[in-house]
Amino acid sequence: MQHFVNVILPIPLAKLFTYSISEAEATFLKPGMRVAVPFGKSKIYTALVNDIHNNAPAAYKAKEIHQILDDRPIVNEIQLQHWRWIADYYMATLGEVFKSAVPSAFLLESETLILKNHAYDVDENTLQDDEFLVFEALQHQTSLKVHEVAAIIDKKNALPVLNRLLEKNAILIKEEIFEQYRPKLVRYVKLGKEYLSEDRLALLLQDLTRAPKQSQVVLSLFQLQAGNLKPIKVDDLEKMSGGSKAVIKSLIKKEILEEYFIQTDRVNYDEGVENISIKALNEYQKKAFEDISENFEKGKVTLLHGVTSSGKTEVYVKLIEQCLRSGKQALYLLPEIALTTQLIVRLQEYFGEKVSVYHSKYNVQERVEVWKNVALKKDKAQIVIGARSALFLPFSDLGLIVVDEEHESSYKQFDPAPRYHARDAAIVLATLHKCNILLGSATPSIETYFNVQTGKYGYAEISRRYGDVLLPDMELVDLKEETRKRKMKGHFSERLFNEIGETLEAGEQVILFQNRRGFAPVVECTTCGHSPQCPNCDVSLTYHEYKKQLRCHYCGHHIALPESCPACGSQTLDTKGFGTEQVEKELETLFPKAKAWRMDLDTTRGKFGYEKIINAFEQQEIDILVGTQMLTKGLDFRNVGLVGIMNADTLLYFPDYRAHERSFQLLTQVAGRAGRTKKRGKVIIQSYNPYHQILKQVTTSSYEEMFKEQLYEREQFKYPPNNRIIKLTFKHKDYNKLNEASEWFAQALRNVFGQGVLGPEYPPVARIRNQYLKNIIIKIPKKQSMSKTKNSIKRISNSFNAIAQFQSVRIIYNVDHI
DNA sequence: AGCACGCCGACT
DNA sequence: GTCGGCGTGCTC
Repeated sequence: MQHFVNVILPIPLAKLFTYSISEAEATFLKPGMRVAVPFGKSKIYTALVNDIHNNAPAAYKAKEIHQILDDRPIVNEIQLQHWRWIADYYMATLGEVFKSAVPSAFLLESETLILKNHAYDVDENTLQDDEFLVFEALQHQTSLKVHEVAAIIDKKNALPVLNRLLEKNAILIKEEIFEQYRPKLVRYVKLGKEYLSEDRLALLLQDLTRAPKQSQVVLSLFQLQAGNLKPIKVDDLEKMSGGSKAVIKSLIKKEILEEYFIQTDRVNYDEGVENISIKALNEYQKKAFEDISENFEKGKVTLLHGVTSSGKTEVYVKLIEQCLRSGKQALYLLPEIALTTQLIVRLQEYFGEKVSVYHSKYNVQERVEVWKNVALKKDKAQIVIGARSALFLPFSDLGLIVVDEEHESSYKQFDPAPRYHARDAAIVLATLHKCNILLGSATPSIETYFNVQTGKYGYAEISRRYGDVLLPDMELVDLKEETRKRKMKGHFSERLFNEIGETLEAGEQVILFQNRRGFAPVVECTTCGHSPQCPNCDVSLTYHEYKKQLRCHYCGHHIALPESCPACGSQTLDTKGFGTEQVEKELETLFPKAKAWRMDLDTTRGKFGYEKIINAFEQQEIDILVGTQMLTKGLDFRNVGLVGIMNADTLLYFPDYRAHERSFQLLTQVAGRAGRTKKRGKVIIQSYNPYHQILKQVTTSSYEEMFKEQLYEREQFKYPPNNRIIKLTFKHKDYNKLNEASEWFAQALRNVFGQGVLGPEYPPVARIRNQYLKNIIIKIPKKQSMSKTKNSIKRISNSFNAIAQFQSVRIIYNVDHI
């Protein structure tokens, strides 16, 4: 009988691929194991086994697999089900889910290596110039990669040359797979076998009298060994003895010392952390905890709605503790930006070694380790705290999922498919595991709160701040009025300026919030009004002070700041609008004694960029912190007396049906940074439109009112939660073709869905990286089936692709687009 | 998505 | 004449 596997390849193709396998392989392989398979002319890819069967494909001859990469599945059955749901719901392929779900170190790809053909003597005279260059290079190097060959002969495409060399039998070609994951090895030493007896040792020390350094090293080794039975690290020995690497090396060479390696985990946390016993909950937290437990018993997804700094984390901790006691795993999801060391340390204080962290700033190797620890259900990964991708870890026995800051829109994956919402995908995962799931927020999303109102989700609430600290005192400042009265100092109103002064005087810290989104510092010529544009995208370049550069946020294109206007030549270029940099600069002149610092994408690069700033602020080395959205999440500072919002309008008038909801959330969260200890904090919101409903609702903390109003508006305009939306983005470099294609598609959609189809319309930035963009939005009423709708879209898409001229137009599907 | 194949204009 | 540009079609 013949045997076959269907595998998932990490490419955006909506089907599985079938390979033939031997009988032995068929019994060995299990779904979820990786195999390396040949794909296309020469490449080898990593694929994942989906199923094993005996049905020979009729239309083609299946290739054989190249090799098996695992001895046990790296992905379990629950995960595969979860993947299928994500692929289906978010209109992505299984391959795309595979690719984004596993650490990239699992996805080996082959690389073509070029070797010299030793079995054949080539007459060098028969080689052309470029062929000879490659041949020559192979005399010195055992192998070359294709791109290295391209560099040697200085051509973009090296393949013709390689083909000719291959014909002349001068070279050989080999496909090599590189294992990206290497276990981390630590070097240890012990005394050589020869010297284990007492007398040999005495002799040795005698021998070494003329080598004091070496003798010192050996003596130090004894000292270290005397202390405990643990193996001795080379590093420790070096430090202890004061000997150099060279000394140890020569001892190893003389076989007096013997070196060996032990595999170790990269991800280790400071062992010094004391296990702090879990704090008792106050009466409000306790009530919330009980309500949650009650809902969990009914199997309900539950929302914990707690005002800022009400101590939601303690409730989570209690729930996690309960989950651990039942021996199950717990997953704590956070938006990327809220994953701070502050929080991680806090959890480690409670749960010590049982906490693992998983997010994008961790490198591939570290991620593989967490993955393996979760798969083996190790103690040290019983609790995982991570960003949205932590959903994909190979949990086998999940007891609890916490989705903190549930309302955060960054839970929705945006760029590469699958464009999933981590909160919703987590709910599905919880169903698959039959485990509890808690959503937490101070400002729940309209969707979630709606589900609470309709009884679909359970609800628990904490309406008091921890320690009964009052919510901050919020004040609106009318920028129009201030400007008219000429009371503005740069971007600071008199009120804000005075408050900052007083706060600093009182020895407290200040946080200033400047939302940069859609309001970046643009350079403009005051003579002709021209502002430099990106050549590849339809946006103005933004000015970056620290490098005196103009940059494009979309494609990364950058130029030096021109001296004069590129359009009219006059030297009257000026910066318009303001970002965090400018606020920081103004502070220097307004408050020369205060130390101001900036926290945004530019200053938080690198693994610890973020932590450095937060630590400095915590240690009160910084008086004023100016920042973007990053400031809103998960930070807990003790000494902040004042929060200033530089300009609330940029948030409110964002062209998006969620702008109001988001403004409410963002402003409430930023305001929550003020006054977290005994003293009541102060918040000043500057706006040109202080009578705006949302601003009023923020200052009076009227979540309910905001919810009702927003729900009404969403209903009027057929937006979620009662309706669902799917956004289609069309992408092509040819403007006219894009228009034709998107119009065709929209018409086809309208024939099926009628009024529910909006567009096609250009997005605010209509061209990115030389590709034009156009959007169609489909609104799906509650009574209309989501899966039928998607099937119709797919049918239309198939007809669309059958039209030759449209084939090159890319379509991006975004289900539940935010 | 890659990547090969194939056809056409711009240079050695 | 080749080089490399991009459009087209396929991948078990």
